[in-house]
Amino acid sequence: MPELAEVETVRKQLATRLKNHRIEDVILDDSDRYLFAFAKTKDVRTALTGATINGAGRKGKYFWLELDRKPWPIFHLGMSGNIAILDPKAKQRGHEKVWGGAKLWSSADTDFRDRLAHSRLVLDLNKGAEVAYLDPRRFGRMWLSDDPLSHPRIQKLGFDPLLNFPSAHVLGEKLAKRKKAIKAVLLDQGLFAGIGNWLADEILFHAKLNPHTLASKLTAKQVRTLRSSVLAVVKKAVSVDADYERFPKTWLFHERWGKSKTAKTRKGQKIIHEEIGGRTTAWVPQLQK
DNA sequence: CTCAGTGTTCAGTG
DNA sequence: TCACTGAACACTGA
Repeated sequence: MPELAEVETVRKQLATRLKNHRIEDVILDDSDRYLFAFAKTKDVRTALTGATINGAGRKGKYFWLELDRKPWPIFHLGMSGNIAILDPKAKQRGHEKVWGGAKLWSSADTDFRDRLAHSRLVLDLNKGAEVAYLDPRRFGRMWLSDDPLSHPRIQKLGFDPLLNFPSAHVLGEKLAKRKKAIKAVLLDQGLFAGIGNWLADEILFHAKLNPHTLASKLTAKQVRTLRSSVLAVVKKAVSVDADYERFPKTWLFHERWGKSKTAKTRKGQKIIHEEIGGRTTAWVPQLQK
C-alpha cells in the first residue's frame, strides 16, 4: 500500500542501507514498457551502472536515488509497487525484518530469487547487497532527471506533510476554493502530496470528520483539527516504519484492511463502506458527524 | 467467473 | 482556464 508512510520508509531504508554502495550491474526487462515508459532501458542502464549511491529523496509518493553523478532515477510505486533490499549485514545478524512498504530480506533466505517474482528492475551492488523494484500490477513508473525537485510531475505536487506543511490559515484558504468532499480533496496530490486512500480515511477518522463534508464548508476549527490529524497520523505511521502491526490499536486501519466489510470498530460502531470521489471510503457515521 | 483495489492521467463536460 | 467525473491502465486474489 504505497502511500506517504510506506514511501518515506522505503526512502529512509534506501538511504541508510545503501549509502556508499556502488551499482555494479543493472538487471531489467527490456520488454517492460510500463515501468520504463518515460525512461529508455538503455539510458537507465547507462545512468545507473557504475554510479555510487549517496542517499535518497522523496516528495509525495515519488522517491529517488541520489547518485554521485546525474541523472538520478525517480520512482513511483503505483498501486502495488514495492522495494526489496537484500542486505548482507542482515545475514550476519541472522534475522529478517519486514517493513510496511518494503522488505529487508536476509540473504539466509534460500528463496530469494523466487521472491523476485514481478521484479522489474534489480540493482546488484558491491558488498553483496541487492535492490529490487517489484510491481505486480505494473502501475509503477520510472524517470531519469538531473533535478528531481524540478521534474514536472514533482513540481505539480502540493504540500507534503513531512516537508512543507502549511499553517491552518493557508490550508483553510486553499480548502475554501474546493467544492467537493473533503475525502476527495485529501487525495488530490496537487494539494496534499502523499496522502492516499487509507491515510485519508484514517485522518478523517482521527479528526472525527464526515468524509462527505465539502472542503469549502469546513469551519476554521475543523481545518485546524484536520491539519493536526494529518500530521499526527502521518508522523505516527512513519515513526513505526509503516509497520501495520505497530499502528495504534485504536486505528480504523485494523478494522478496514484484511477484514470483512461487516467488521465494526473496537467500540462496536458500524463502519460504512461507500464510494466518494471515485474511491472506496470506510468511515464511522456514529463518530464522524 | 466476477469484481474490487494501496494511484494517476487523460478525455470529456460544465 | 478551472473544477470535476469517469474511464483506462494491468494484474492478483477474494
